[in-house]
Amino acid sequence: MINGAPYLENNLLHDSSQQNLLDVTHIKSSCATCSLRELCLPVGLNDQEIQILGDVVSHKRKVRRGGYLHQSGLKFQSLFAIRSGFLKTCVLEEDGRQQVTGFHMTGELLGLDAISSEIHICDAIALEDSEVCEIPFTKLEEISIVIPSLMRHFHKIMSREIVRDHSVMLLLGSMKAEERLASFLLNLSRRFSMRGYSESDFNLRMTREEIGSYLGLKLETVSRAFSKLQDENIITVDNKHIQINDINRLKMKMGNSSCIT
Amino acid sequence: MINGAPYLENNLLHDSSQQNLLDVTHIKSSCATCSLRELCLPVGLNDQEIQILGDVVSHKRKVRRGGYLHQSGLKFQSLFAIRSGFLKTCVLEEDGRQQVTGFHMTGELLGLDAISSEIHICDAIALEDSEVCEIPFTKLEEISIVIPSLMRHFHKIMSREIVRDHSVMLLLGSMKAEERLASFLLNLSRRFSMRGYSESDFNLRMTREEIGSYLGLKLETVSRAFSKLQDENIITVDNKHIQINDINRLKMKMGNSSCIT
DNA sequence: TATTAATATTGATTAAGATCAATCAGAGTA
DNA sequence: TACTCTGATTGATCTTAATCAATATTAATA
Repeated sequence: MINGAPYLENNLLHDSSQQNLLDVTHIKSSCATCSLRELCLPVGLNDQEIQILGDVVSHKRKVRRGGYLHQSGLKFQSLFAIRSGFLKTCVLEEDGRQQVTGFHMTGELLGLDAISSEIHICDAIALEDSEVCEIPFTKLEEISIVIPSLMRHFHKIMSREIVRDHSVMLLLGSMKAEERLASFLLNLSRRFSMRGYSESDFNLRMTREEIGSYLGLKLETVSRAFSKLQDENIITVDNKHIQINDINRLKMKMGNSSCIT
Repeated sequence: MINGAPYLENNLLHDSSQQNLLDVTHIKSSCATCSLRELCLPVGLNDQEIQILGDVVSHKRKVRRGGYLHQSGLKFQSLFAIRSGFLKTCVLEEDGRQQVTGFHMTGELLGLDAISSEIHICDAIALEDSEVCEIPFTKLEEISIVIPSLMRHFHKIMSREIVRDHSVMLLLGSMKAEERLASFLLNLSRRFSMRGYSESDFNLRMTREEIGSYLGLKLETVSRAFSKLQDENIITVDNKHIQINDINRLKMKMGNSSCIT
């Protein structure tokens, strides 16, 4: 599944959804300590390998809504795999404003950016009560020597993150407000859908300001873009509750810009 | 060096310069087949390890100005370490226009984004005659099992790429035209300087249009921003030849935005 | 060298989004 | 219930950069 075509899908947005295609059929044993099923890592491992990995990711952590999973400046030791919930990552600027660099949901992996400096350079904040598995990075590297398929998979996850970032760069560099919001909604839609939720009816976890920060727009512009899409009957907006009435027209709103359907 | 502070340096831009801090003092033997010195990978390896790595990266390739190092859609097999020259990476949109995702110089590593899908999703085009070492990725993964420090270093390189992409996202999402150009110039300046060239006097390899594509601006806007900086005596522009007259004022132009001087 | 094509600069105008400001809605609290 | 606070919407105005257009300059090639 990882090798498939989705890299050019309609997600111009920072989307960690691909990374967690948790081909459960390959997971033959369950892990008692921490359910690995939801996570992105155990793809294609055998029983014994799952056991080894399970020993590493056994430590669970809960983060309340509004709480920090990690903060900028702190020493990096672990990646975090999201078991449930919804988080944002953001960098805080000197003046106090924050720039959102991503929204993350179940199965996705956080902390990849901290590997290089071994210091967290962004904050990860829960937008709803969330639960994560802590994965000590040194241990992950150690066992990936023993389990080459895990190493390979991890490399693909990192690479996919780069691909996603490039598509966000493209979005920020070349799309108009309405196109950005359309991309954003379609991206969320697909990620919810992949997790078994409705692709056309969902609740946003973030504010207009956070969306704006992520999309390089002011909150008023985000609000106006929502209203515009609603006026055209493409979506229905009720505060944070979004219904997509015509997904094809929403896709057309994205324009050509490197988005295949 | 990789663990140091540069992750918050004044480079808001896609900058692969950090990844190649080629701590030459650690390289005790020279490699006959392909000079590893210029590359990003051999940091901190011993003689024997360098030998192993040398066997993998032995294949050299030249790309003429305007030629492709790789093209979107082709099967991914190797990373490319730049030995000399200057390249851009870009994605081609349906309508024919291209979006530049990065500029790359000696010592930097290309192809990380293709690992995930095993297909190249961007073009890499030489902006001047260039020479690269081809690094078969499967082999790199194999020897990184044998040389854990190489694996660790590779992970840091990938992570750094993610960090850089995030800072470009920040630039595109929150900076004005002049600030973007200032960041761009300072970034180039630093990367040239690290390679032993002047930090205040250099020639651009790319056109205004390519700069604009990278910075999310139209070429006219880039040109005006150059003229503005020149009018203020901060830089001197003679077509592609740039002189930085007052690097501090140029840094101030970037504004606060998450740039620590 | 002459000719052509590509690239760069500059000006005038338009359009998109930021900013400023007022109002409204909902959640939580006293 | 009233009150406060945060978040959302909408309008009016201003700023920035895109667009359109005219040269100018440089590079490429016959």
